[in-house]
Amino acid sequence: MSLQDTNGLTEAEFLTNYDASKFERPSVTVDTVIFTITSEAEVNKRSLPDKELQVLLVKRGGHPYLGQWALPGGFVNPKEDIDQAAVRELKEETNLDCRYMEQLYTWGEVERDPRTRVISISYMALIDSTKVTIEAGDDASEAKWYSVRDKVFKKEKIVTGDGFVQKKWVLLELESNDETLSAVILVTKIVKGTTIKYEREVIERNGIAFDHSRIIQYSVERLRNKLEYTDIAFGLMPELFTLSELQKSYEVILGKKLNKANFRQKIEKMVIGTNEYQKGKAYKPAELYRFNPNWDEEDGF
Amino acid sequence: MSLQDTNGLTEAEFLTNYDASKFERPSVTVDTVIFTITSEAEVNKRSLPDKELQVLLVKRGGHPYLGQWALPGGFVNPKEDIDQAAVRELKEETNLDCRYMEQLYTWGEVERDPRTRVISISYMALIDSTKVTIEAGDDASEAKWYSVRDKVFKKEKIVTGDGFVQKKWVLLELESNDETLSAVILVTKIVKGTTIKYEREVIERNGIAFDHSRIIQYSVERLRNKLEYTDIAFGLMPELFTLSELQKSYEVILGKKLNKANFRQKIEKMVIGTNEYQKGKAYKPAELYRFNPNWDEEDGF
DNA sequence: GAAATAGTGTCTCTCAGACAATATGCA
DNA sequence: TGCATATTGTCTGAGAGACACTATTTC
Repeated sequence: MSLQDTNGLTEAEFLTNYDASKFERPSVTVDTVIFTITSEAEVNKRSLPDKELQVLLVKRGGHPYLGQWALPGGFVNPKEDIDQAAVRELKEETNLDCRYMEQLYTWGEVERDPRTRVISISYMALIDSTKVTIEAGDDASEAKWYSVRDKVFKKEKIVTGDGFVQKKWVLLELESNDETLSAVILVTKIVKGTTIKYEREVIERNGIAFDHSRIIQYSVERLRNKLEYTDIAFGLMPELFTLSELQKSYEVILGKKLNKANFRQKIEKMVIGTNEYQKGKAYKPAELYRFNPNWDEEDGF
Repeated sequence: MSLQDTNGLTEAEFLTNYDASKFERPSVTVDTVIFTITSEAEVNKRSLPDKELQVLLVKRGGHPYLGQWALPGGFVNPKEDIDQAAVRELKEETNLDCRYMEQLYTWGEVERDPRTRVISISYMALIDSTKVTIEAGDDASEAKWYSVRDKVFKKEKIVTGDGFVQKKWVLLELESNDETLSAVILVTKIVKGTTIKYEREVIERNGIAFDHSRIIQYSVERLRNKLEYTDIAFGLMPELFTLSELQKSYEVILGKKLNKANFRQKIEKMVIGTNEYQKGKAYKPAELYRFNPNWDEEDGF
């Protein structure tokens, strides 16, 4: 690896010249995992197009990890709230307003950035799937959508005297037209007496910069969990959609097939029928629905 | 208000002399909401003592908010992980190891600290209730446990064209032997189309420094939610406990009575009987239980 | 009619919540 | 014996999941 940046420095040279000692305070960045769900181009009129969960990444134009792909993000401005910073970055990268945004987690290990101490506040944002054809904004050197696959390929549970250690290896694969990135993330749960601890570390990295692969993996888990008990999915849907489209979106995020009748029962109160119907399909046209904004989460607020 | 600090400055003087301009990066602190559940002193042998949820606060020895009470916390060291910083602060303040610790949320509004820009990463820690008689560590000028009461006293829901705005006013009361602190926190949920947003602001403050009252209130909500689907409660229990004690702990956190039979059904698999029994009570002695560390959260990990 | 998807009815199993009944140790 | 708590049994209704069935459109 001897890629050079615009100053002609290699990564090693860059790092030895980087002076972090003049700073007492850590740097703080905001990094956003931007999800959308795309429909593949319509193959024909006789079958439903497949859907995919996608995440937006930007190519790094400087050291470190030059040429690799990272989450869009940047430093928090002294005069802006961290939420504002996340919204601003999103705007700069995608030129879109998002439908849902939520703070995820703050990552603060000393060595997670090779330049200097960087604490990163991560956000998850969801974008309406019908609007993502729009080009990325002007800020990013290069931005691209990657399809997300997240698969547990090994599990382990070791029972100790007063508890257990559970490990889970996750293969994260991100795929675009011409490139596949990947990472292996080890998630560990340690139970000792009544003490519980979680860890999440990147143990293999292939084209994904920094520790961003574990942030994406964490985000996918959060999205899955929230799918089950909130209306978060509608942040990914266009205004009008069929129930089959909604179900496909659920399936693609959860990574499993769902039963049609049960699914419809479950989301019945969250949607409103419009009495309008699909057109131009070679099968029974489906009714178009919209989100019911008066749906009350049963958590009681 | 013209309290003076050790330099003889009032709050106003202190603030006008405070030079924040020399710093480009925000300060980063870690603040921890430390909970425990205490038993009141035993009143008699014929009835169960009441339990209370308590939070540890420290008295501020300098400006701003001189003399008011704040969450224990401090600046993140350049050479330590943020999790380590939280553990270190906890140790310095309480001299105790905690049984459970979890990152809560990161608060980053520009004006939340009058001195300068401070981003605060909040944690929640749970302490074994039988060990809290121990004095606070040497770091804190003064530390004290406060009983927590958290009550929604007003609700409002306004339906708009394409959604609604829901507001909830929470009175947070913190009570020690000789003092009662309080705050009113306004929690807002804005649903507009498919866009959902939450806000949480302090609209009245009485003895609680900074925005720490909303952090405590947020923490109480998180604790309540997690109580329902995790084993988090055991972080507050001693090693051996009766099922009634456990139930009382749940009740005091949730703020409502639970049905005994149903409660036992629910937590059946999370505990192990020891075949040992309480002594010295004027009623049927209860069996002592311990946490079952092999209980599998049904989330499948 | 065949293919493909839309949409519905119903059964079972589990779990949360309500209620009731019995057991036990000590003043 | 009576009080206060411990402990167990059972009923009901809601919801998740499995399965099977009918309906509608175009080719």
